[in-house]
Amino acid sequence: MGKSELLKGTTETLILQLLTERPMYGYELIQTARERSHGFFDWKEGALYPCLHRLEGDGLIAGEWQVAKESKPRKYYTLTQAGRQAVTERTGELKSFIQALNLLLAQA
Amino acid sequence: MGKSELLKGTTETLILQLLTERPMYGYELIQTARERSHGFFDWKEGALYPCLHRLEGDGLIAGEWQVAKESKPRKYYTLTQAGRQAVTERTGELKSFIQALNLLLAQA
DNA sequence: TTGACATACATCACATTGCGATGTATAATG
DNA sequence: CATTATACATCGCAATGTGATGTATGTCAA
Repeated sequence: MGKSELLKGTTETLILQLLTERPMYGYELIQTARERSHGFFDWKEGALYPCLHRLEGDGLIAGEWQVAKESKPRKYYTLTQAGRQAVTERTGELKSFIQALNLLLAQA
Repeated sequence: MGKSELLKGTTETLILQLLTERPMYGYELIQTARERSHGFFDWKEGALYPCLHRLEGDGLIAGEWQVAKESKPRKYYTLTQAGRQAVTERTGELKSFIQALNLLLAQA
């Protein structure tokens, strides 16, 4: 019943989408998604970090450690070439999904 | 990557939504969802029947066998009182979900 | 100074749910 | 007569989010 089941399958695509704007690190992705969605997407670390590792393993993003003096070490992720291609496909799927949902939610 | 992960969590709500129109049996729900969504929702029996049993176990729908002479026995499902209440809540969640998705998919 | 909290990474057991395979059985169709 | 559609059902498997837990540092107020 919880909405956690609804989130399944959306996290990877939304991460890719966010990374089209600029490189971001994990914690930053969590905060940005939460703010943009007015709190709806509140990714847990147990979901996000494995997700990032998966995307990196699939060659869609690349992580790079950056150590600044004022903050803790952060791992910034950037879209790869394959990643830029994947975003288009995946957001397309998501939009089809939304359209299909709307078709079934529309009162007959 | 497959869209099957996207479907997770939507099936129960969409079944309830369809049953607001009229009582339906399992096979009919599969066909109706497929037609309405232009093929996007193509529920498998291995997902649908357990889902119906779950909803019945939760007291949201009630199944009743109907044996006609021209067709095979069909199990028609009807929304219970609790079910009618649940539809509103769950479709509300789904719509919030869609809104949140659109917020993150909107190009900044 | 000390305790609490936010930041920032990570892993793991567990729960949920959809898929494919398989099974049973009847009706319709070529 | 064989194939396909109808109509129910169950089961092992795969995928993914949650909560708990761990480590470590920075910040801020009491």
